[in-house]
Amino acid sequence: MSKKRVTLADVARLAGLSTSAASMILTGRPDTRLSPEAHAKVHEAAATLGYRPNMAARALRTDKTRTLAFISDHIATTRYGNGLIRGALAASEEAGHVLMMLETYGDPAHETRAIDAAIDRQVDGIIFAFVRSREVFLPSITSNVRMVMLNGTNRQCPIAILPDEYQGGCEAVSLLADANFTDGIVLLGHNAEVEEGLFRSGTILSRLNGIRSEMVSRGLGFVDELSSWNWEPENGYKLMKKYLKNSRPKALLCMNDRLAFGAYQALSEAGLKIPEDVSVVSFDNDEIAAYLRPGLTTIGLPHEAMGREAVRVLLDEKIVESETLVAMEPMIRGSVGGAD
Amino acid sequence: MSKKRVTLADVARLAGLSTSAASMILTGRPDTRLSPEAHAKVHEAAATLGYRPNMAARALRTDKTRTLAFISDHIATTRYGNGLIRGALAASEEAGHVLMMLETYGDPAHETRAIDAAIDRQVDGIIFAFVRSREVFLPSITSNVRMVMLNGTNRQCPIAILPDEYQGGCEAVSLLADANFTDGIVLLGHNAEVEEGLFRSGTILSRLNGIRSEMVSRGLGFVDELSSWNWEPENGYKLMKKYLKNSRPKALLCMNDRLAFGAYQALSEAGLKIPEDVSVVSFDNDEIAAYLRPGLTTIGLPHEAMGREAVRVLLDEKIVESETLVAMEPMIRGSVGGAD
DNA sequence: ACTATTTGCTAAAACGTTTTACCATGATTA
DNA sequence: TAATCATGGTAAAACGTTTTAGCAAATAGT
Repeated sequence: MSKKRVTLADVARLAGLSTSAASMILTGRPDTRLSPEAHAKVHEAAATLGYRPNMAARALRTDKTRTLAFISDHIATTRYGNGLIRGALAASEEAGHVLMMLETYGDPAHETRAIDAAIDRQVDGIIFAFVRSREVFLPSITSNVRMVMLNGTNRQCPIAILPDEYQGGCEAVSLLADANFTDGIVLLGHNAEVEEGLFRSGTILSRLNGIRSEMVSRGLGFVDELSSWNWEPENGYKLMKKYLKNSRPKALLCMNDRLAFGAYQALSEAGLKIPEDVSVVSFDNDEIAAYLRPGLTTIGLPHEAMGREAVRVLLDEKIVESETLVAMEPMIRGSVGGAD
Repeated sequence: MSKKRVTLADVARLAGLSTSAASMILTGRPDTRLSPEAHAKVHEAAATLGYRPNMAARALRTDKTRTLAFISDHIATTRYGNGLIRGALAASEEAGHVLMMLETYGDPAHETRAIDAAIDRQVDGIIFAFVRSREVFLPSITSNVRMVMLNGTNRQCPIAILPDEYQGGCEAVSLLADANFTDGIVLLGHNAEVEEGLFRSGTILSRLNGIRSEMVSRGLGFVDELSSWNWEPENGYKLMKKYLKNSRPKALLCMNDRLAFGAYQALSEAGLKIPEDVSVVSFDNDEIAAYLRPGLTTIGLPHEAMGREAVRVLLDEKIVESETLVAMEPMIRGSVGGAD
């Protein structure tokens, strides 16, 4: 039953050469002086035997496994940042690498275990990925394995990939401005005065800065700003429900899609049509955004591109320090109409 | 800079013993005759040096990597079946294993590449996971690595984990029956006559069989059955929109949550309240189910449990053939009221 | 015609474990 | 007293590669 693995020695024997020769030929070493015939024989032998190199043995010798670790807090086990995995997976496959998934649940004990597990297995590099970009803790790492932070930053690790939230903020405002909205714009999810002094993560701050600076440079202002600490559908629904009792906004700029999702329901219950009565623009490009009717126009987090970028940077040994900002992608759907 | 890895030989040297002794002690071999002092010395040495075994070397010798491959068609890169990963990840961690993710996009070329990549890396087992359970193709595998099919079946692989769709179908009907619905129940997504002879996957057939047999044994019947090949929100919306022009159902049994999602919107636009006017029950426990207002009562696919079960079975070498049916889990939310 | 150089290849060490076989030494038994 | 056995350990082989150093034959240089 148990097929004996075919080894390099088998190939060499069949080809009538030494294992050294076989090794050099199969790994495609450049400056070797083996004859064309030798090459042919070895390749043929390898093909007929169906030879596959034993990566454990190779790893032992070369310290390279063509395996990367993807250590995330909540990425693999929730739907957030699924695109990160998609991108990372695709890019590693293209690079002939394989991804090892480890989840830490944001828990330090799990983090150390995950890191140990990865390093024990001699991974060529580690991607640390986080649901919400932020400055992040990490257990100190003794090994000098390559690392990149995906959607997060950490001073121990000088390579980071982040979404360009500032640019995203600008884009969102531009969308409304270009649709000729000049007033009646409500910001849903943040109020500058109310939240004075409260800490928002760096990435959210960038998003807000982008929004506010673009508003100013377009000569616009919000008619109202509705504050909410949590950006869940529930909050969007309640805030809008209450707000609609006395006001009729023309456009909603929602801090994320989940708030927008809640707002949709409140608007619908108030008999308001999107986009005829109210336009809505938002952030993240959550999966729900496409399901809503009409489709939600939103400035998408470029998760897939970020995932790809992470492995690209990780594999490029020349890069030793860099902070990459990946552009956010406006997803134009049906929720923004034109102002009168 | 580059810290030299601390090796077993270092530990042995510090402990004043041979590597053989150190190895035996650290791997916790049972029937060795090394003294308690030897044990103590080795453990201490290992601790002070921070020794971590080189798994490549160990794998080379023992052919065990404590690594499993999770090869899926679209699981890792979409939000479907995220629970499968969650369960598999948790279970492998508990078992001291690590998961290697590979995605095939349902494409045979990717499948062979993924399988090769996994086997090259000497994984201890492979989980093949699929978004929709079905009989599934696989490139023939020469290696005699352990395999399990997760949410799918294949004759080459006699171990499979599947959701108990039949039982799920029964549960859904029971939910309505127990709420005293006796008539006005509409089935959304399937019509026995219209779809006569059309092929649905085995798992969907089981779901339908469960539904229909429980209906019969409860003495119930559907007042209407609305056929739709694709079960997307769009379809649910359109079907219900049209149906509501002439009819007023009391309860909706939706074939999945996405249909239900569409139906919600149609009901809302028709001014019907859930659950006061219409009760809704559905299948899958998609993430949207919890977001809807009111929360959607649905018979959940037990993805997490299935994922756990997959690694449990994979790691239990005694099991050589088995088909596990994992019970579906009714998620009671607010969408089912009581019949008058 | 002898010494260098190139050509084409191989032997053997090394990577870090696990495991088998064996070796002292002292205690027990016959 | 000699043979046996238990005790506590070690030496060395093996796993399958990669890589360094080197060897013999052929070619080139003087």
